[in-house]
Amino acid sequence: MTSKDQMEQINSQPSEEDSCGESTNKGNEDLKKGPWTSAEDEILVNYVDRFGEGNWNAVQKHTKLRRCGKSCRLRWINHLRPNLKKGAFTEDEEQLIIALHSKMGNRWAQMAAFLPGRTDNEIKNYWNTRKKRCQRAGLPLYPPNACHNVSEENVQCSRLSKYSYSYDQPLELLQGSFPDSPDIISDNFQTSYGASSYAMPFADAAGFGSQNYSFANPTANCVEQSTDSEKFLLALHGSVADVYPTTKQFLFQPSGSTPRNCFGSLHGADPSSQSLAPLLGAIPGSYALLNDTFSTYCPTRGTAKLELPSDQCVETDASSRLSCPATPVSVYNVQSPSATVSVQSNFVSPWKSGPMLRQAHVLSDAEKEPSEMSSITSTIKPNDVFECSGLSINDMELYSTAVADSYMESPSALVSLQSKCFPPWKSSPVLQEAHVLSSAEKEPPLKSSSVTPIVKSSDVSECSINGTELYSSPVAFDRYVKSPSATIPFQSSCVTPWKNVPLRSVLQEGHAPGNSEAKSSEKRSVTSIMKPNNVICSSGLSINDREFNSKPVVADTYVGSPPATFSLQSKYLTSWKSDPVLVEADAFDSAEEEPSKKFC
DNA sequence: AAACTGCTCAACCGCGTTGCG
DNA sequence: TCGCAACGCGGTTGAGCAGTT
Repeated sequence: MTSKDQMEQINSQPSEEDSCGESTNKGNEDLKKGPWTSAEDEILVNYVDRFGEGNWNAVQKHTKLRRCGKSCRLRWINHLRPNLKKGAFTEDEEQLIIALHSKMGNRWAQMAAFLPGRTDNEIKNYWNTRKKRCQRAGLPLYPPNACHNVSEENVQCSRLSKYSYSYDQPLELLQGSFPDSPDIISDNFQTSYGASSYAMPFADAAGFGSQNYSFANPTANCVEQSTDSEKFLLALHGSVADVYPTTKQFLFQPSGSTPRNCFGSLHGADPSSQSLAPLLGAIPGSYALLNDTFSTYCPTRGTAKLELPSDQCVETDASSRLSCPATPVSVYNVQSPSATVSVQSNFVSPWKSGPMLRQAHVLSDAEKEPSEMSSITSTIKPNDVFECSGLSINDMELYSTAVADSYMESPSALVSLQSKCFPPWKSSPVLQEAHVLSSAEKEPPLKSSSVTPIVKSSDVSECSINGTELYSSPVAFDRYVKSPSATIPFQSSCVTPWKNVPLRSVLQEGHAPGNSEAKSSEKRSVTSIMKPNNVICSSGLSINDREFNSKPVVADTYVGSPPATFSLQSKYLTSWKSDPVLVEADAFDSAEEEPSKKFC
């Protein structure tokens, strides 16, 4: 019997109860509450091994566990699932939590997406403790001069009324931006951007020293910056290297967001390296949190609704524009240095939550109308950062920043970049020029990879290196590949401290659905050159808007020599196959110095 | 040593959301 | 369109532990 069959069998069984919280108590008198025992844990782990996550209410039916589904889910998520990080928060994590909370409010689950291996419950507990401690000590939760702390009532208010903002906060903060988060992505909101900075001298019990958090928003300044990109980069670098020599780079993508490249903490990166600039400018929906410099991109899309974080004010100027970040650009079909190339840009449209790039690809395969396709025609240089702005779609203007991640034949070729947007209601493309922000940097050679993947709806993968080192949330595929020989350009974006170019990986060795070998779990592996602090995000295909879900993955094992390879294994849950599905990642042959610090 | 206090954290609870028939 | 079930999230609770009196 396949796991799918097993699950169907489970599902076919009549449900006798609701979860414990809403339980009608029909026959649930024997459900246990309270702390879990190791025996119960073992039962639950065995159940998940066999049937996979989900169907929590079925646990009780198929095991001797007398726990409600809700309790099982919580136990698994908070304690039993692999790659959970135990122990106290590190200083970095604490700072990140505070920074995230200042931007997101009490959205613990979203914050957890930025902290691999940490649960929302942990973060929530930490924050509540911190809040209590600060209140008792008379210390502000946030930097005193930020002047934007809001009461819990405001937090609630902002949550209840997405249009209820307070305006008594400094403009700098109003112009601060949200980190991209799943909820924010799904929520349409509107804000205005502006490069801003303010001093945030932390002096609280959490160990903050005096620090400056500057909120630079390249998107808002795209025109200005793009006309003088070097100035922008210099300023960026200066703020990092000159002022804060111990800067750490954080680039995040929440796990629950739509599939775009994710980045985690980058330690050991040379702050003065120009490679940072494209990163800072290139990550859609991400924000760069430097130890002392906190840069954000505010991804917005769709009609204007904004769920404010607890202490965030947003200018609600009707003229403010929606901004839409883009993901790194993939370059295809480079014909000549000056020739036109087809670039696929992961724009996120207001009418689709998934990146246009992938949707376009899929739609193209399906021979559907290119209504949601966004293409950029350009001649570009590797690592160039593009500010693609002004894709006005139905009163919503899309902004984006993109980085080319493929080396073009002539690194010195200068380009003009045009975006073509094909909204559903337009028959002709909208052309938009973009700006090249940085000079060329030659991309290291990539190892070729071959793939023959088969992925299926509801497939879930988890990444790990040597079983433990990587932390990621499941990546779900939502679409069958039509034949075993089909190729799914599953992209595992790895941002190394020495490169701002994502590694690319693809699924390999697929099996057709319905295979009798089907079992509940599979493994696939990614072979790539990795170093500690490499951050990987499995940002695979999104075919139906939002099925992909991944967290940044941090590799904390140094591979002996830079060009070495290692096996990145992902637990891959499918219903038709038991053998590992291999994923081979493109690997860089670069031999940069080893990062000096570990992040995880 | 006992009582008290504060803290941490696991677990529960209620509600909102989503998916599906 | 509606109702239901499952899931997910944020708020709350309380047990257990450590430190202090």
